[in-house]
Amino acid sequence: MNDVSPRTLSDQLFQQLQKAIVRGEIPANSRLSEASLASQYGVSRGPLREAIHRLEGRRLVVRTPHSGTRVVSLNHEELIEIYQVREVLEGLACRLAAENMSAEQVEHMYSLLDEHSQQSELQEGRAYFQQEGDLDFHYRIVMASGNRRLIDSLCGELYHLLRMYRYQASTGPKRPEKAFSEHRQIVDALADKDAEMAELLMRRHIRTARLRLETLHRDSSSSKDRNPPDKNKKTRIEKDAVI
Amino acid sequence: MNDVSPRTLSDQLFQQLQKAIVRGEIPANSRLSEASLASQYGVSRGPLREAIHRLEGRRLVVRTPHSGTRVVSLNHEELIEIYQVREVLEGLACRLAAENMSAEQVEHMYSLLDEHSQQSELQEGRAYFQQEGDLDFHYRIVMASGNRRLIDSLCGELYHLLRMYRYQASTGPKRPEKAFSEHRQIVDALADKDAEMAELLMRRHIRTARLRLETLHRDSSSSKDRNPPDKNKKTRIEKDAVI
DNA sequence: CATAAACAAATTGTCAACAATTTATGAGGA
DNA sequence: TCCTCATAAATTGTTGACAATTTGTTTATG
Repeated sequence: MNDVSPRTLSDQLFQQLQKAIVRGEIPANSRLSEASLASQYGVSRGPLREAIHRLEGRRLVVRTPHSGTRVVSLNHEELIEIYQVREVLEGLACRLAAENMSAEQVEHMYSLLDEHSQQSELQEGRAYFQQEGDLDFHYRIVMASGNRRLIDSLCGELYHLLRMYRYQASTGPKRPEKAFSEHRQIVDALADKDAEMAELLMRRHIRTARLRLETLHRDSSSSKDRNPPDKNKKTRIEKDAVI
Repeated sequence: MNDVSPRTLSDQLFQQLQKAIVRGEIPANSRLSEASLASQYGVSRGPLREAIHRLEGRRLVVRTPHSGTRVVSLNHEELIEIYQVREVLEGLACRLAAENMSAEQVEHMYSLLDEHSQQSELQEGRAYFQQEGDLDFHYRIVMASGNRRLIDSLCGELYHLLRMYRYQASTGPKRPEKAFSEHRQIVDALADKDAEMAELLMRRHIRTARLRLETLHRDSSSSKDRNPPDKNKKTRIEKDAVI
């Protein structure tokens, strides 16, 4: 039914590159060489450049004229800005999900919670799978909103950035447990079809993560006064910089 | 200081086309012919196609493989989805603006209100300039938010769509007056630096417009039962369809 | 007359060569 | 040793030609 493979090379390349970037297979801030990518995918530079420009429109890559294009990479301020936007967008998604979700879908969310809690018990303190689970949780709610624009914005643009920086949000004492209970509250609101409450809880859930990021950044940048004025380059958060 | 003209043809074309689309100089749903555009701008098809792909990433145009690309055009459901997103994004923008705006900026908003009220008195009932003023009002608040991602999303993507369909929101008895008083309330909240109130008022302001669109659509589609099943083509809202 | 197949025209997609710019390299001098 | 300038290499930007696909027209056929 659905065309699984687009008819043009440009579209295929866009799809593959987007997937690779969102999944983190192409790391943040890495450079995209047109020549090597073209030979790697067995195409000429024409359609490859078209795909890159489309990615640029999606803000997954940043291009510098005559110099090259790199996978987008965020400094602290940009990360905070994204969290601000994400707070209201996912709040909306959660409200719409509460209105639209079927009983089966809600039941599925509960079983998802159970899975995550088991994983959490098994690998105490180890955050990786739990973070994947966290993304899964948010992902499903966004998809259930039924708003295509919302889905595209969050899943095709913002989430890859969060995946890059996912390490940070769940640091701190007992944060995983708290986040988990917040998830449960949210699903309860979904089950009650309490749209306002669902939006409120999701916003608070994400706002908490943002505030944690902000304090974390303040502490690390005030205590140790590293980062000497590095010419024009802004300080960029390194992947897996914290734990 | 700022590079006013990008160094590559591709970037220049993207900028010009985006401006033309956002301003409505290239009407919605119109087809972009590569050959004619290329000769019009005096460039080859290469960089033009790159610009078009970037516009596609921005969702200002829709491309159909081997067929062509058209300026994006929305049906009712898509318009509603945009209003849902816009409600929360502008709510956020208004909250941030309340936190960040200087006294001078707030004063400027008040003088903007005065201008609009005078125009409103002069051309009673005539909506065009007032709608421009409405866009101007929202535009300034978004810019004052200081969140670049928010600014890009709203000003570079959503607003052009609203401009296309701006006729609709202000129909109805005494709607302009009500909208104007809502604007004043919002500016008052900005002056008080009451961020929560500012967000609340802006969200309600936009939600009102959305609900009006929905009832308007329900009425027009239920009373007259036109639009017979037109094969695969969804019903698209024509520009200036209503008044 | 309507419909369908076959052909022709126009448009988009892809490629490889060439031009322009940036980045790397190295020689020369203070 | 460090800096500057000139040169070479590598990379990106642009173009025109060619291939593939869609669209429009004509013609044959029921």
